[in-house]
This record gives sequence, C-alpha cells and structure tokens, in this order.
Amino acid sequence: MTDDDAGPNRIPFVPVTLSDVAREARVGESTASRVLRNQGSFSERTRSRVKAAAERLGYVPNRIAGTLASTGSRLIGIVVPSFANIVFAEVLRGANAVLDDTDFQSVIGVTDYRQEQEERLVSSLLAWRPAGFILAGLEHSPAATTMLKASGARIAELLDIDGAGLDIVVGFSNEAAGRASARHLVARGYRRIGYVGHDLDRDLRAAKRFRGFAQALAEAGLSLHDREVVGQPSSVEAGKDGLARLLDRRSGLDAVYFSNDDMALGGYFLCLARGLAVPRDLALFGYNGLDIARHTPQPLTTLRTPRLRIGEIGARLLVSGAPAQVVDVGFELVEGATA
Amino acid sequence: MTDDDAGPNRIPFVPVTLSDVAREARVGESTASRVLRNQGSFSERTRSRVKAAAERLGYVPNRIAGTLASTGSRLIGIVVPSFANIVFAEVLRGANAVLDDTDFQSVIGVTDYRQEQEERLVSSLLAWRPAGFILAGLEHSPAATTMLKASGARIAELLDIDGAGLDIVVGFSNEAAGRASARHLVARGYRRIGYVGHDLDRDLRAAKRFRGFAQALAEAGLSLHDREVVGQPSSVEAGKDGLARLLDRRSGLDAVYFSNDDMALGGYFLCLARGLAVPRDLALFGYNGLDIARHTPQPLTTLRTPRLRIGEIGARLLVSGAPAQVVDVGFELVEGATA
DNA sequence: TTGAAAGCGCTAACAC
DNA sequence: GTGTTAGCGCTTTCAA
Repeated sequence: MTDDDAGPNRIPFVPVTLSDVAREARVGESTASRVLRNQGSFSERTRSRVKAAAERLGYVPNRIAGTLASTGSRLIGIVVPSFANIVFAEVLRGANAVLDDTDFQSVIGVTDYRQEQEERLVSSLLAWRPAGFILAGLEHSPAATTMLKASGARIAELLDIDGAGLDIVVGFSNEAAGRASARHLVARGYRRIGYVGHDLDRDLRAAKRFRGFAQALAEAGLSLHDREVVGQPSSVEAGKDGLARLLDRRSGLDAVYFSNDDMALGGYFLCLARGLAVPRDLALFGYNGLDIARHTPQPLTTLRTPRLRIGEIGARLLVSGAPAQVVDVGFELVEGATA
Repeated sequence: MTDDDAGPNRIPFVPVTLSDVAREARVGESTASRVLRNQGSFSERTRSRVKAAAERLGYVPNRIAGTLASTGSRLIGIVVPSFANIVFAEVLRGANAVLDDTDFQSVIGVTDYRQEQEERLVSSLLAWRPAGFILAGLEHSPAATTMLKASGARIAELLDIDGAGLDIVVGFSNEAAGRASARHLVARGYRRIGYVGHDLDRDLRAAKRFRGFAQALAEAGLSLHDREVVGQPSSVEAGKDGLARLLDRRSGLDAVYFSNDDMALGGYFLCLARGLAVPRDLALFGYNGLDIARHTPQPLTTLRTPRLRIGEIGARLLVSGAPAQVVDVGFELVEGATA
C-alpha cells in the first residue's frame, strides 16, 4: 500500500533547491530567500539575477522546509461530514475562494458523519501543524475537542450556532430554522402536520431543526401528527419512501416537514407519481434551498441558508486572525408553491 | 490577510517534540523515533517506555519535519474542477476512502473549470512535494503538464481516456458515451434529435460526448436537428431554459440529448410544467446517472458512470506504485422512462 | 538494541 | 544590501 518504486522508466527526480538558485545567481542563500519571498531588502540588480536564476532552473520553493524553518504553517485543515451533500460542497467552495487569495492551502478530510472519524482526521491533520481548522458544527468528541484546544490552531466551526463554540463560529440557529418552518405551516392553516426525516443520530443539525420544529408546534398548541424517520443518510429515495410509508400508515395529514430538500424532493416526486395535488392534498416543506428545488414544476417551499457565505466568512476570520466570535448569518424562508 | 495575533487570550502554544518524548522516556531521539514509527528494532521494555512517554506528553509527530527529513512525502495533491458537481464529489469520496486506509493525506484544490487556475494550483501544490497528483481529465495547460512531468510525482488523470495520459489514467471514453447515447435514440426510432448543452469550452469532456453523439448520428445517416448551447456551467435552470428556447424556436423535435443529468432534469421539469408527455411528445436523454434522476416520476434515461470506483482505482494505483496504465471502467446505459 | 551526529531545505538573526 | 550561521523536528546512517 505504499509507494516504493515510482513506476517504470522513471528518471530519479532531482529537485532544485534554494542553494542551487543562490549559486546560479551568485548570491547567498538568504539573499535568494529574501528575493523570492519579496521580503527584507535587496538591490534591483540582485532581484533580477535571482529571479532569472530561479526561472532558469525551474525552482519550486519547498514549503515543507519553509514551514519547518519559520514558525507557523500556512495550512488550514478542513473536516467535513461529506462531499455528496451539496451544503458542505458549497461551504468548501466559499472557504476555498477565500483561501485561494491567500497563500494558505487546505488539507481536507471527510468524516462520513462519524465522530470517531472526525477524531482520527483531526489527529492526523494536526501532524501537519495547521494554522487553522474548519469544522462542521459544534459537536465533536471529547478527544477531538481536547486535541483542537491543545493544538494552538485557530478553529472555525460552521453551520450551527446552537451551542458553545471553541473559537470562531459562523452559521445560524438550526433550532430557529425548525421553529420558523413550523410557524410558517401553522400560519398557513395546516394542522395535521407530519415529519419525514433521516438519520438524526448522525446529522445533529437536522435533529436540532426537528427539535425546534416540534417546539414551535407545541407553542401553537399542536403536536406532530406522525413522523417517519429513516435510518439512513438523506436522499431523494429516502424521502420518497419515507413519505410513502407515512401516507400509507396515517391518513388526514395536510402537511409534511422534511429534514431537508433532498428528502422533500423525494416526497414531491411521490406526490406527482401518486397524483396528489400539492399543496392542496398535501403541503411540503423542505430545508436548504437547493438549486434544483427551485426549478421543479412547483418550486419547493423551503429555508435557504447562505452556505457559500458561511464558508467565506469562516475562512476569512480564520486567516485574518480575527478574535473569537459568533457570527449569525441567519436564513431565509423561501415561499415556493408547495406550502 | 495573514495571522499574526492568534486571537485573544491565547496561551502561547508550546508543542511537544520528539526530543521531549525521548528525554521523558530516557532514551535517545532515534530510538524514540524508531519505536514511534514501529521500524527498526528495540526492546519491548523500551517500546513501552517510549509509548508511555508519548502518551503522557500528548505527543503528535510533526509530519512537516518528518517529511523533510525522510525523502518522500505522504501527500496527494488533488485538483478538481468543482465541488458543486456531484461527479467530482464522488470521485473524491472514492479517492479519500482509499487514502484513509493509508497514511497519505490529500491536499485539495478547485479549479472552477479554468485551466489557468489548474496551473496555479499545480504549482502551489508542488511546493508541498506531493508524492502524487489526482487530476480530472487529460487536458492541462502546457505549463502545468511540464511542471507535473518535472515534479517526479505520480499522476492519476481521471474520468476520461480519450487522449494521451501522463501516467495513470482511469475513466471511460466520453466519445463512446456520446455515441452510445445517439445509437440508443436512433434504435428507439427517434429521428429529429436536438441537443441542449452547457459551456463546452470549459467542460471538455462534455464536448467530447457531444462530438461522439454527432458522429454516431452521422453514421446513422442523421444529423442534429438543432442545438442550444448555453454559455454557463450546467444546472437545472440552464437545462430548463435551454430546452425552452429550443422548443420555442424549432418544431418537430422528437428527442433531446442533454449534456448531463442536471440539464436533463431541467428539461424534464419544463416538460412537466408545459404538459408535454414524455417520451411521447419528446424523449429526453441525459448523462451521469444522478441519484435524483432515478426517482423522478419517470426515471431519466441516461448513462451511468462508476465515479466512485474511478476515484478508488485511481487513488489505489497511485499509492501502490503501480505502473503507468490506462484503465477503462466503462459506463452503463440506464433505460429509464424518458427515452 | 541503542545513541550520536549529520543532514533534509529553508528562514531568521546577526554581523558585516 | 548581503552573507554567515544556527536552527526548525525529524529520519537516517553508522558506530558502539
């Protein structure tokens, strides 16, 4: 599983080092270093000679050595639950857009929603002495939390503000999101409301939304009519199957809240397939504001979250050395045609 | 834009080094190193003392230093066009699944489908002296190609085999994919076939599929009835709008080939909204085999590609030091209900 | 089986 | 403005 032979017919690779450049330019190493990093002072003549030498030799600075020699690294460790979920993809995109303009580089790990995997990743990323970490959510294993605190790295926890953060926190209240969704349905006159959700043990933010949702129903004197929680990650299929089971079991539902838009789209497709009129026969409410859900024949009523901005803000605060803080970016209720 | 002050109230971070561990265990540094890497020989007694000392001190090995001291790094540079596109997300997931079982770590960059950006990324990733690179497709800028070749790193180019690769190539023929799609439509009796595509200048693989598609039509004595190419990245909306324009402009179309499933879903939603019967009034054919497209009221007819496997195979060949080779994983025509 | 010592390629004082 | 000199924290000979 490790690479010993670098494949066939490979010329042994001899890298160009700073001292090669310095020799070629007939200056000292430190002078070459200063020119190449554009720091400290040097004459124009020296500058051009060093630059030319570096160019001629095809010099690529070795960041490993550079990082070791200086103090701080320019790596940001990013740990997300999944790539398949567009939400994290967009957060990443936002973060990357910011990091691209700096000389930070991101090292990424995927947890697959497993805390133990998050812990493993944090510990192995730590070995690279990252200057910062970007994580999803506020819940981490005790060991991960300890390591993070001890690491001296800045930490940005994104997408959730319901709880205590370690350092920088950028997101919105998932509980409030759930409450807002419930209030909307109640205001629209729906009374027999169901829930179709996924894997709440793993997706803690979905669990918080559900909690907020149920709470707001209770405040309105209602209770959940019924719910169907599938034990898998969210998907269109899971939403479709979940709603099917709910409908087959329980009659009289007038609205369903889904754990997210993927699930809700599955529900919507089921309604189309079964000839249920939406929202007359059944109202549907999602969460996320997925692109695709805006272009179905009836746009989905949902909550849109500024994921790209969350990634951007998180990364920017992280690399700019901003003080610890909580940034609530809020969310927006999107009135579609399904609720 | 750089981090000087590490935030408020921060205890200056003093990392534990190998020499701390060695001192604590009362052994030499090299002995401690051997134990911790489980390499070379040492007594059981030494082993337990070093392990205990490391544990007690909370030692995290510094990979930066380790990499510098040894020769090869354990980093894999991954460069993908986009996260938003589920295809790359899944390739990444596959690659990561493999890398997780090794002690390689991935450093990721996103090009946004721009070759200049790919070039920038390759050059900045090179500074980390990665042992390998994973790239999308076979087309890179000349400068990027030169740098990659000169780097001595192994290279895996994924998702396309229509062309010359640098080292390891894992994917399928996009042209063949286009041809297979055309043949299917022709075999089904469709004759007035249109195309709705996106941004072919940037998405070179979509361009190859289109080429194969047109070619197979020609072989069948047909030619493209009309086409609409939007100058944006693919999206549901672009597919919807593109098809709308095509239909408004040209009558008599009996089938449309889309540049991918996102676009095709947009087209499908347009048909639903306009009350066009699919496939009777208009047949639709996509590309990708997206999950969601299997759960619409009528599953989309499309081509499924084994993206996860591509990522896995690419990563595995890369880290195992396999010889340069081309792996064709093929694709599968999925007969849905839309064509 | 163990330790001392010499780097890996670079940056950061500090002289000059 | 420029060069010399120590390291950064580790791995790797090489003796012991």
